[in-house]
Amino acid sequence: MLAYKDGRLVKASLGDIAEAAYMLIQLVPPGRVTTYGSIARLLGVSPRLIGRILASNKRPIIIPCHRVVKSDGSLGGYSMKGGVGFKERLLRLEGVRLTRNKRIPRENIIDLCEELCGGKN
DNA sequence: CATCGAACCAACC
DNA sequence: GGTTGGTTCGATG
Repeated sequence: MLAYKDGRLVKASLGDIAEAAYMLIQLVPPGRVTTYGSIARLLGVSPRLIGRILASNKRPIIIPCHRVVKSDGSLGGYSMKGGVGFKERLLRLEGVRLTRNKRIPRENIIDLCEELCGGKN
């Protein structure tokens, strides 16, 4: 269980953070992607940690980790067999348009905060 | 808009 | 205690 104090994450296990991150990733709609930093901010951890978690993700395929990219729109990385190439393919199948420099337009990138609070609520 | 470099946080060796 | 990693931000071409 995640323990927060004054909006600050004080105590948590890697697995717990991972599950929270997975949940957030799962609620990202197709055709849209989110960033490591967005998840990191919501969970109160460092973006690097999110990358580390997704890299060691316990539940591949079940978790659309391919919908998570870097804040500048680049794909970042992918731990699965296909690597970033596979990731790029999946994104394109979902309708995400990449620039010639393998970058995703800002319009396709959403913050999880927007998804959680912006749409409705 | 694309590319380079320096900073950050945590895990790993 | 030092290095690396699925990052980020700011500055320059």
